[in-house]
Amino acid sequence: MKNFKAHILIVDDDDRIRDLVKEYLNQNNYLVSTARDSNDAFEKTKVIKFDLIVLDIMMPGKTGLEFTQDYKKKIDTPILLLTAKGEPSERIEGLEVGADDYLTKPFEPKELILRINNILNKTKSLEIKRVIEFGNIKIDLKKLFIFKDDQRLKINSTEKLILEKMLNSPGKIFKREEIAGLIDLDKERSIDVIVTRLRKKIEETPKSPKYLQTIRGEGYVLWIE
Amino acid sequence: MKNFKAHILIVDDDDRIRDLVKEYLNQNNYLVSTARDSNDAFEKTKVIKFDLIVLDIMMPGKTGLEFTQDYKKKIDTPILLLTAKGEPSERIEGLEVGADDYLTKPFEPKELILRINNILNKTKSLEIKRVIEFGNIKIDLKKLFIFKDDQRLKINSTEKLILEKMLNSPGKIFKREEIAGLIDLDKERSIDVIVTRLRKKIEETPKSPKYLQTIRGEGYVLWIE
DNA sequence: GTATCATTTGATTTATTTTTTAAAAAAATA
DNA sequence: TATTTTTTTAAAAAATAAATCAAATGATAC
Repeated sequence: MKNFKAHILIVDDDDRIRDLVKEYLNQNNYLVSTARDSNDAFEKTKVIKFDLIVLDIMMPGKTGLEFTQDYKKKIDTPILLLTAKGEPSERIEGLEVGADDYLTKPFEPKELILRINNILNKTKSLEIKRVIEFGNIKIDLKKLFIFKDDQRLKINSTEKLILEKMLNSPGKIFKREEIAGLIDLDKERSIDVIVTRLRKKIEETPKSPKYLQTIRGEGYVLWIE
Repeated sequence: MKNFKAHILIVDDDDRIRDLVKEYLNQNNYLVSTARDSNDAFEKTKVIKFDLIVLDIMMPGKTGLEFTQDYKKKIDTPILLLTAKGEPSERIEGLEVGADDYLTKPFEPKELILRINNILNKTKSLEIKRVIEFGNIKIDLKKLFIFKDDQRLKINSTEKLILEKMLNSPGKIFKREEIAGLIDLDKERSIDVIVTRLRKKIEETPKSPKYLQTIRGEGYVLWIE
């Protein structure tokens, strides 16, 4: 619960703003991905289930409004629009196409955080929905299930701790001791056994894992997407 | 639920604005009461449970911010603040003291309605259906019967409370304490026994439950499909 | 006041999870 | 290719949590 981060997608064509916002959100304990336009954003949302999308209205290609309108028809990830002008008409339009909130540029970073927390709190009934999707796997850390194809597999408490940790830092190599510390296991082979068990649940072919891989002599790493 | 109107309290010291907003909200099928200052508002909230309070920040006496801060400590009726200035600092302050949203004056009436709907949609407690069917089970919480195959089984009051709660959030894991708190049971085996009893009623094979499942170390979850 | 139904409780059984073991497989190294 | 090291995995054993049962107690209705 403690160390799960909400995953936010920032979509803006201005590199400077994107990096600034990313940096700031990182500092505030969010996991951040970025996209430079609607197409890019759309590709990313196919792979990852974000908790929130922050979207600039003015973008080359499909605008933020258009993206919102299309996207919201299919998925209801909350969307926060960034509008350049403070005009009511544009704000209204944003809400009408389905955005959950908007923020007028320029804004203070602090206000962005407040808005984001506000949305996340409301839309997830005070809890972040902890659902991660990659490949044909869906992991729901709240409901403690892994959906693979059409199976629903239970996640037990040890598995949850490990997944939580690894999902929070995809691509990071976790040494055995690190995983062991997490769950108070230090018995040599125990970790291996849990990893095997997890692989059976999240991998299509557990013998040659795609996501939860071994780094020989180092530990394990979880690759999503 | 068709003819239920949300009851909104408008708090503003400007008669003109109060009446305008009231008129507009009336047209949009809201039930509206008004108050001219924080004291007045506070008195009214003692008597009526509003669905939403729309509050001007600038008021003689206690300001909207102060009202919000005090009020939110006790009751969590949603509050929408009206700010005269568009300055980020004031907007931030509003959210920090607990307001659910703010709107910068001047605003278009239409935008107010959107904002209000937005808040109400998010906060309104979903009214649960009184008759739920899933699999070959039908649960009638009004008549207090469970129909399984061609049996008609009684639901007692404890069972009703639990079913009501769980049916309202299918897929959510309820911790034992949560269930216990609901019905003031906290004795060691009591929950288990009730769960066993419920399973006998709603499950085809109570020993390997399909709907009312155990999440070891966590609690219970009800899956309906 | 008795009958009926609901709840509590401890003892016991059952089920699930975790750890250990050990052998096989895979990878690295000589 | 042979040897060593590390990882994988199945299966057994141990630990822990939950389910069940039955008897006792309590509550409510008639």
